[in-house]
Amino acid sequence: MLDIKTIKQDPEKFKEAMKKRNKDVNVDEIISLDDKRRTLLFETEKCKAEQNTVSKKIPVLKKEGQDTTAIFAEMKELSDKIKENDAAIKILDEQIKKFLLSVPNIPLDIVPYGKDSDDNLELRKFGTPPQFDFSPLPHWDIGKLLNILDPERAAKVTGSRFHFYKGAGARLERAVINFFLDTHTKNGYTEIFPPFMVNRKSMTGTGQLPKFEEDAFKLYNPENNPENDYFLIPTAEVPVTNLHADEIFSESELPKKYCAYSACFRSEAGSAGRDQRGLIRQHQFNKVELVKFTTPEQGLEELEKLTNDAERFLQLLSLLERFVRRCTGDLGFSSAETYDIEVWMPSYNRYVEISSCSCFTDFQARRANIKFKRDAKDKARYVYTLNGSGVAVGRTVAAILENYQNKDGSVTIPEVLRSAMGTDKIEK
RNA sequence: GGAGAAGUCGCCUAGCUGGUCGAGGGCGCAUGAUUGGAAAUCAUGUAAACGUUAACGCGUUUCGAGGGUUCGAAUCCCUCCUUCUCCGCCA
Repeated sequence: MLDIKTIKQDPEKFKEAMKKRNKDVNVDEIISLDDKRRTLLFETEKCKAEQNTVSKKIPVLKKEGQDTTAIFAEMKELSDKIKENDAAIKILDEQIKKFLLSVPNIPLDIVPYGKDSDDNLELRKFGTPPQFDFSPLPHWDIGKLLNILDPERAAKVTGSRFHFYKGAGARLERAVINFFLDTHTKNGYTEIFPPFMVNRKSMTGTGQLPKFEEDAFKLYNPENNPENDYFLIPTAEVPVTNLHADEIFSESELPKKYCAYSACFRSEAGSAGRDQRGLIRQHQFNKVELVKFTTPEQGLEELEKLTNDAERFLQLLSLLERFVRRCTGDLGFSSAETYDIEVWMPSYNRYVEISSCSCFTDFQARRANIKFKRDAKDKARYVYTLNGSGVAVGRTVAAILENYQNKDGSVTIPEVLRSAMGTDKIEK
């Protein structure tokens, strides 16, 4: 959420930023709503001040035995006016809040202008493409051949875009999760195992709601009223960022660094027909997420570090990767700046996103009300929140299967995973 | 799921026969005094948001959340949320 003040201060700059995102926003309307609200609020506060002053005098007057009938009649009128105004202000508040919650974050100046992911800026590459003296198979064929992935039975049991992992496949998924978490905790991230369901407030806090409700899986919560339905988390970012909602850090606690494994659930609304086979686009997938809370000064440097912490895995797994900066048109709703790490997928003959690392500036912090103080006397300021995948597990497994496949149909296990796998090869 | 109790300023707690209560006390924290330094002691201060002001300050709101009664609500009424205790069920 943006501060209405920053919008009002320089509406043209705000309009420009929205244009870069290909968003059309009615700025004049929101400014006029806010002006109305301010006028009414000022007037009502004066009324309340009077009400308070008179109310304080009443017990004194009563003690003196004076007649208060006339005053009560007068105050009744004032009270009615206050109630009326309060109701009007509430409606304006709701309209303004609804508007602000639907406005995306302002991209940082460093973010290049672009329409969509084709305009993302490649910053660097690592590794060399694997050389095959045979025609490599896509990972879903490898999974079938080795009997380690079973989407057909998952379709029977649940539906499309779900998978059973079996045997060495299941073990590989688990080994990758542990490898990621172990590495992050060694690098100073505190491990979190979060709830996989969250409430509406949390989904709003990180920016998934109110605009993208159709992307989430919603659950009826029988113990609550209908207003408080649960949502399956689309990423651990949601519970872990909201872990500190409505809290105030002291500056010495920052940056605060967390890593969390979770299953992630996405409806993939609007991507019918895309990446239908394999592990790339599932309704349920595993991910290890990194989340940081920082001061505004630390934000950008911590994003670099976070990205390095994610990127390291691709190097440890000797996978070919590409590092890009997302353009304005491809930037997520809450993000001010995003790096994507992409891994080479031989079957697709292109790079596939395996991690997305973003700085949200104070956008999420405003929504979730997360602040810090520089010292005991300082006023509370909003933190910056950052997060990034460290990294997507299913896509890592897919990349390993494809990049490490052998002519005989077996898959070599990357060095760093061998002890966890108890083998150096998956064979038929 | 059944029965009961409770949610107050970072923490603990007073207030709950409606009015000088945005709220007393203790702990914690900050500043100062004392000390060679510390502990202890003493003094002063101690939330957030919004508005207003050059600033000191002043105003409004917030006693789990929302609504109601009233001239006026932490205090009365209703709904919801959360926590605790006992019983039942359960990985």
